Amino acid sequence: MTTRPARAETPLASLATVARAAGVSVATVSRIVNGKRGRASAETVARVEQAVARLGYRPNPVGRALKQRASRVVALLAPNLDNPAMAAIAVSTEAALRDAGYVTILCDTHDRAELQDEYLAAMRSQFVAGYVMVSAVASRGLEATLRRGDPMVFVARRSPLGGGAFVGIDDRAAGAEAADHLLDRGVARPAVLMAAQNASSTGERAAGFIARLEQRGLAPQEIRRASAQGLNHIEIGYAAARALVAEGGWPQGLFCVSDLIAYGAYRLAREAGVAVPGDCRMVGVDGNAINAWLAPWLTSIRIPYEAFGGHIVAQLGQLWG
Amino acid sequence: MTTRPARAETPLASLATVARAAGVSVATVSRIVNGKRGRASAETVARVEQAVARLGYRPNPVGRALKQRASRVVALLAPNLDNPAMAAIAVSTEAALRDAGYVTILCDTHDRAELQDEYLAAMRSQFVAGYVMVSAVASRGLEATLRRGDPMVFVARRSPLGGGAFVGIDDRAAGAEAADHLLDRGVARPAVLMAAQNASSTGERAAGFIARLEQRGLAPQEIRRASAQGLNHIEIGYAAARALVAEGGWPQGLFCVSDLIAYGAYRLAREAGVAVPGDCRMVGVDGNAINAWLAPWLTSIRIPYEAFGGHIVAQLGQLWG
DNA sequence: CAAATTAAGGCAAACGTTTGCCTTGCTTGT
DNA sequence: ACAAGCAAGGCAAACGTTTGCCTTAATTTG
Repeated sequence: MTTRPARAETPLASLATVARAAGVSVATVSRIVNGKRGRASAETVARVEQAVARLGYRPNPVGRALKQRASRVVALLAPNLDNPAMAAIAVSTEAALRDAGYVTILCDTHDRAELQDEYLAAMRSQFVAGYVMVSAVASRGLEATLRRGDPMVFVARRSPLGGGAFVGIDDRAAGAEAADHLLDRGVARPAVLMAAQNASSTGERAAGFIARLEQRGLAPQEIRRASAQGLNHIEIGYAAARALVAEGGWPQGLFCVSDLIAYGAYRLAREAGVAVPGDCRMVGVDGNAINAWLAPWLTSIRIPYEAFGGHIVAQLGQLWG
Repeated sequence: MTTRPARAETPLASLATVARAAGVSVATVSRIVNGKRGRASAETVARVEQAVARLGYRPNPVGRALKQRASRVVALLAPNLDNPAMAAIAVSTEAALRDAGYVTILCDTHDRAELQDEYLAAMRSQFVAGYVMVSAVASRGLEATLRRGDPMVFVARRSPLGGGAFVGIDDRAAGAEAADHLLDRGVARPAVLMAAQNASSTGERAAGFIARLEQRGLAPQEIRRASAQGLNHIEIGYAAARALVAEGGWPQGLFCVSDLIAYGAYRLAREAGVAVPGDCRMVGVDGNAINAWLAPWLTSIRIPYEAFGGHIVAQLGQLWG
């Protein structure tokens, strides 16, 4: 083999470049690189493939997208990526999409409907192949995209407008599991901490928790709960814990609908000299990897975020099918 | 399961659509939406703008990219986004780029040169406007991209091949600051924990730390250090701490070149019943937001990641300028 | 009043693909 | 021998933009 290494200052090779080098037309090159069989002689195929290799040709995704009105790009819309759980989802999705031959465009919606809409519109005009909506909020653009039937997978939180594919856990079951955990360890009256404006997923967890508590004999008014509002679940946890404690002191057990909320509650416990889990058991949801290192005091219901990516592309695959 | 709704109700409006609606040519519409002044009468402009509004026309970035061989997309290449520091950089970069009218393509290189190269090639054929390289590794594709002079900003770690714009902190100074902090609090012989294969940034921190220690009177052989290798800084921290302690017991003060390493070291301390900071002071670098909640025992030299995004687009702006 | 300038806007050629249709030979079947 | 079939591959029209150049008419200048 005497092929020289490709020179670095080589401008991008196009179909036309390859066609000229191989002495054929662009149509033929296009068909060959796309594996359209039976349209060219073995000799021509070999000549073209050599030219492709020598020139380092790669099909241009922009030209292709324009022609086909479809690209190998998938939009990933998520609120605040600084949440470790969101980051875990993003990582796993990006990897799975990459393995499937797609690139990921990352959009941070900050949980704001208008930003979500702007991104949806921008992504549509990029001819993205699909949308991965992590904890989507209701919005006009979302409705339009769904109505149009564009491939869309909702993650962690179901579609606020109904319909659509979904990847996530059974949040009610997670809440129930937390209830069992605390009751089984002798906590008579566990409390729950949540965010004020309920995302459906964490709301379901709280509901599942409360339902199981009632099922196991607690009266509704016995179940202590507190919430707070804000952007950040950590601060919500801190504020909600403060509200809870102000009303009835520290509970023996506390269900936090997310790990971040547990972190916030933990800070208050530390400041108050309350031992965790000695004085107050805490159960969170997410199973953040960092817990093993920084939050050994926390029992967390693990969500297999690292496996979400695979399920997401499987769902997208079905929609593309 | 999922019923698929009817497709394609609102086709995207193109220049041609608008032109037809306004009774002018596509050239005129193009010039007007691009604000080319003096090429159309006020009346025509008004008519076109009305049509644009009515049809909800948005210039198609794909057509535009193909024509201009340039897009409003910026590639963000980073190793493992599950590192909170990386996530913080990604968040701030994405926001700043968005404000500047760009969208971000996210690429997780897993610190592997061949993946970095593959992404660089894929991004080039997307006609990206620039590259943001977080902790880039040396690779052939990187060299080619630099030689070509494509706009590229290195973040956190300087270009492994020299040259290029940089956004980051003075890592030597950060290390020196950690040394001062520990010495000033009466730690006679602080130790340092780092990764085995040194990324230049953390390597610089360690070097700055050691230099300051020597400068303030410690002999080189008095300075205890340990390292470990692995993918994850947390596990590196745990392993390195174990190595350090095995050799000479727990130090009174420990500089960890990243917060994650400190988290790892902390776990060992906890397991060994060593109080932090009571028995062993720890200093990290990063200032992860989560420290205030989960790691109050840690003193961390804060890196203003949330401000990196702004600096990155400023640097890109200069390169585009 | 003729010539020159300017304003307003259309034409058409790219950019890199894909693909329906056409052409040109050559091989068959009858 | 002649039509039919097939293999191999080129032509050209899209997809949505941008932009250099052209045309027309109106206005200014000499």
